Amino acid sequence: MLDERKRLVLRAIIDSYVETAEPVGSRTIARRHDLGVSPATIRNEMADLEEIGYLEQPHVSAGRIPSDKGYRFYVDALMEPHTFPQSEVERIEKQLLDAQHSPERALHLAAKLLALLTESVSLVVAPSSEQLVFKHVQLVLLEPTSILATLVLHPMLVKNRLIRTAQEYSPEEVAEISEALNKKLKGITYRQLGMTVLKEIISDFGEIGRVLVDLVLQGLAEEKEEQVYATGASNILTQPEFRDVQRAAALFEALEQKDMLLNILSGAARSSGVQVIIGQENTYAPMQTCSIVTCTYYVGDDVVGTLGVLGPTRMDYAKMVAAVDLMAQTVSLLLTRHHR
Amino acid sequence: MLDERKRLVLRAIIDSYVETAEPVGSRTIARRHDLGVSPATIRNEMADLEEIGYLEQPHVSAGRIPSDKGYRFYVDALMEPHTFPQSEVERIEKQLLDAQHSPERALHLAAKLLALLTESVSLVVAPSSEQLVFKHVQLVLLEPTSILATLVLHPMLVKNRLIRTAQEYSPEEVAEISEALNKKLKGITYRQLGMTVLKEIISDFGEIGRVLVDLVLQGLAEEKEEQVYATGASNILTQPEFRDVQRAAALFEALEQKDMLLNILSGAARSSGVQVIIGQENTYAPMQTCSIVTCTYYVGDDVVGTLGVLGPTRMDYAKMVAAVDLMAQTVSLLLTRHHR
DNA sequence: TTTAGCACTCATTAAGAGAGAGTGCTAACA
DNA sequence: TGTTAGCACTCTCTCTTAATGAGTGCTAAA
Repeated sequence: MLDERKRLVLRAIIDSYVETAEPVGSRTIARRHDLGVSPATIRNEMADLEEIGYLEQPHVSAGRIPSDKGYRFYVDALMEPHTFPQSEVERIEKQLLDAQHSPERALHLAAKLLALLTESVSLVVAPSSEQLVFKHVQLVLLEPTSILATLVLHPMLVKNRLIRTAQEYSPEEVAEISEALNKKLKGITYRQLGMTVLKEIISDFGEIGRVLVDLVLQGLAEEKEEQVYATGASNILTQPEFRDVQRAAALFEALEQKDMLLNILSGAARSSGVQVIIGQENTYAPMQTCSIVTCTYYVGDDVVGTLGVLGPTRMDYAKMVAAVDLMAQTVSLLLTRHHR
Repeated sequence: MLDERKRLVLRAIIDSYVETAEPVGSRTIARRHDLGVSPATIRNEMADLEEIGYLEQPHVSAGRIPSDKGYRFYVDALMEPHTFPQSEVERIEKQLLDAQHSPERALHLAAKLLALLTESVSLVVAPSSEQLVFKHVQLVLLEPTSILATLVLHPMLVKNRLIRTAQEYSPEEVAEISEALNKKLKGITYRQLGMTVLKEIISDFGEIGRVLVDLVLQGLAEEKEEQVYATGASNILTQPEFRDVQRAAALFEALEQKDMLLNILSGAARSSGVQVIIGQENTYAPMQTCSIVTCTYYVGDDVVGTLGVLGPTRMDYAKMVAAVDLMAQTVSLLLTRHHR
């Protein structure tokens, strides 16, 4: 589409703007990247690039800045893959893989490392229990009216809850119910657990059954809140685009809308590999000055979640893509290994 | 100490400054609170209050603003207790008490409600397992080399972890170990679990014992990260004291220093009732433009944690104190009831 | 097709002039 | 003796104006 020189100019402008956050003028380009042409020639190229919609001019006597469309072209066709130094990669893998973290903790740690590595906000969607399979259900009587219920979900969640009952139970009764429940649920996914199965549980297991069903339903509803989280928000405050506190506040508020984040991230999760959502491509207004880079992660061959970073549209896309990819791979490895 | 009129003037200044964030002049006071005296008289009082150190002047031709010392006097001797409308109190209690949340979730929810109620950052220190007592230990063999370990701690935590072993175990072996462990640990606090007990576990229970001890030690180390959290940071960005992003960034960074928060909050937890730390009273520099209001919460008669709010020193102390108190009471009630 | 030259635009900065808020001090008053 | 009116003074804030300079688009020549 674009001839070679236009590509070079566009790349030079984006690289420079990403670094300095200042509109880029023709002289700057000519001086810093020697393309062997004069500023005037570059001006002509810039005018063309603006006409196609890849560049914008904040005002007539300023330099150019990339448009969302410009960034899109950069991401799709222009940027060179970023590689982290081997030592950096090893450091991260070591921190994540060596420690014997529980999966939940490991994800939190991954979010932190990603935020640190990219100096921006990291986003994680943890596996939802909806798509997980019951592996083991266990009820233990602690006291006559106090029961500990433990759910092991495949491939990676353990949940438990203390239940109080009005009725008193004996250890044998509870053990029996526990076993029966196990038979009924084993191998089913959380989502398949339709109303019929729930009703069966209620009718078969009396009070315990009722309480359990309550907990399951309520657990699913609550889960969304915890399922997605953002870390490292303070990083982004140092970016010049947030020198205006209003905008920072708006973004921070948006980051607390978990359901919106979930929508954005699970939308991106439909395709595989690293996804980039640039500025206005995002349908949520408060995010339209930001870009999001995401990637799904796996347990074995199953997609179980998404992680990514969020920053101003003026971000180092190559680095972000590399970081998100690295982290997704590492997390997948970790979870798969954990689950064997 | 202070005569009545000085107290009225100081209170008027603080109330006005808290509301408007603007230095308060003598005319404003005279006009808005009719003390029956002229601005000139108030000016004299203000000069006296400044001399004692309760007020400061940003520059010679501005009004006065309260100093930390002034706020301290206000909190200790001047402010009138704030009461929330009954409907508000009920709404909060309903949300917290009605739902069947797990204790961890309930605390998170309480943090959110507190942040919402006070429109500032809420801080929570969750119970540390260090001070909790082993109530029940349970090992279940899921697969020959995969064991689910569950720890029930009194009064309020349940932890669990999937363990992989190299050696294969039979259900009977595991059940036996589980029971033996139970005997050994029941009634001990996490903290009392000294090296001798740990060594016994390792020698008595072979590989499982080793893995368990590893998990326990590592769990304690990790815990601090999760034990304290801050919610509602975005609220504070709308405050005029953070119009300068630099300061906001510094504070946000501070909020991520979990160990510092833990120090501050557990320092305050030593006294009972609602504690107020004003500005420079805090030894941590990045917090010295902020005040913290905290209160401990209970399970039964045991202090198990602390919660509070953080905002600029220019905060509505009466309201904050009332909110923190309300929330601490409600959380205590909830946890105590949950634990019965 | 490229480039030098030039007129033009517009943000940014600095300096200066008022305006306005608020003070402290003095002297008069109750 | 405490209170108040009057007044000079200080300092921030805002508005205006002018100068600076970065950067452009266009034209014409190479």
